[in-house]
Amino acid sequence: MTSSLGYAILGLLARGPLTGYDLAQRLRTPVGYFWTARHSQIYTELARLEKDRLVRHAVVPGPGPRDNKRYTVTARGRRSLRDWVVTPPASAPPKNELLLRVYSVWLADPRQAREMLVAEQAKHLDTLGAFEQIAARNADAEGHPDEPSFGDLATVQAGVGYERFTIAWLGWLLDHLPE
Amino acid sequence: MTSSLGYAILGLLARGPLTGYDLAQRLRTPVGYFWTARHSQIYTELARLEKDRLVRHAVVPGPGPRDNKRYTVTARGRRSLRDWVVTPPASAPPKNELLLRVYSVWLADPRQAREMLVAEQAKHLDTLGAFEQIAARNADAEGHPDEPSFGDLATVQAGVGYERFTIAWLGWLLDHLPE
DNA sequence: CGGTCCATGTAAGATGTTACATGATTGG
DNA sequence: CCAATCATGTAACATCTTACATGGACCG
Repeated sequence: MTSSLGYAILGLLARGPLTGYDLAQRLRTPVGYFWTARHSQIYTELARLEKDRLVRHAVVPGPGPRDNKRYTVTARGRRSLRDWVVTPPASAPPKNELLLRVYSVWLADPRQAREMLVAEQAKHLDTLGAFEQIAARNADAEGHPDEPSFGDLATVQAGVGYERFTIAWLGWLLDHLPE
Repeated sequence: MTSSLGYAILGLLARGPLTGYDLAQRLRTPVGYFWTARHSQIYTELARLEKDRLVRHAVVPGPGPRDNKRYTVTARGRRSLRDWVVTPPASAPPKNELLLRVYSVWLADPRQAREMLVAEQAKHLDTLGAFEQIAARNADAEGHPDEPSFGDLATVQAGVGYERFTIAWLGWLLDHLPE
């Protein structure tokens, strides 16, 4: 019954207790590189997870006007996550706006198309640089597949590979467009 | 105001007239590799596009019980698509269930994790084979960036690259998990 | 004293999925 | 004769985004 977002939250809480606000930040970086959600969705999902007894919270006084809710995974939640991790992922419907544009690039003005694709390549080069730095910082997790940082390293390795392939593909495309 | 799905439909109709049913098929294959939609969404989107005068339909008697609606792009629709193709894509929130699982793979049973990842790699190897065949069939579009088949070739090249990178990354992962 | 960060929530709307509804033709 | 294909549409539901709402602490 738990949604993917629910497992994203459980995956973060399995590494340590967090508030809804903390979760929202991590669902921008670093989990945001492969799964995102807004705070509005996170708070409602936390309520659902708590109803199912997969997480629980303790109220701690915070600096702001309202108390913080510090969430932790329950044993049940950890078991549920552990089981889900090894289930085959449902192939989600791919959505790629860049590919959708390239599918119709044949009828575009080549000069404008090149401009857009060059800008896109620059963005991916930036992201690649950022990912490579993160990968370097996490390199020592390589021999420890039973520690949380291995999850960080493995996913950022995917990011590095993805950016490299995208940059190369955009290079191929630019080589084949006139001007 | 037009949605990405709207441009997916325009991109298909720019290659020739199609019915809603035809569109639904192509939004499974080949456009389905980077953008999908169900027929229920397509019919409502076609109505919206027609209201905005980006497409128009002619009723032709079909083999089934109800008449077919043969849709074509209007000049306005073609212009709209042409402009959209070269606009920078809004970076969509990434959603990758496999990466979400790998982020928590450190707490899974390594044997079960390996099993899932090997199965995943096999799926991607299959897809790669299929993409490579399509790429070979479309190879002659390489020198014709102003023809529709160039869009087919460019997008399938992206598919080939993506599958190769994913297979390599899964190989790296399997090399680092015990057993 | 104005903006950003911390911190949690609700509500309205857009988007997308699943299910319901109909019915003729073709191939095994 | 049964299943799949052709062919179009509506309705209910789930999911996700954007906007609304509140308010203290801290920095410049």
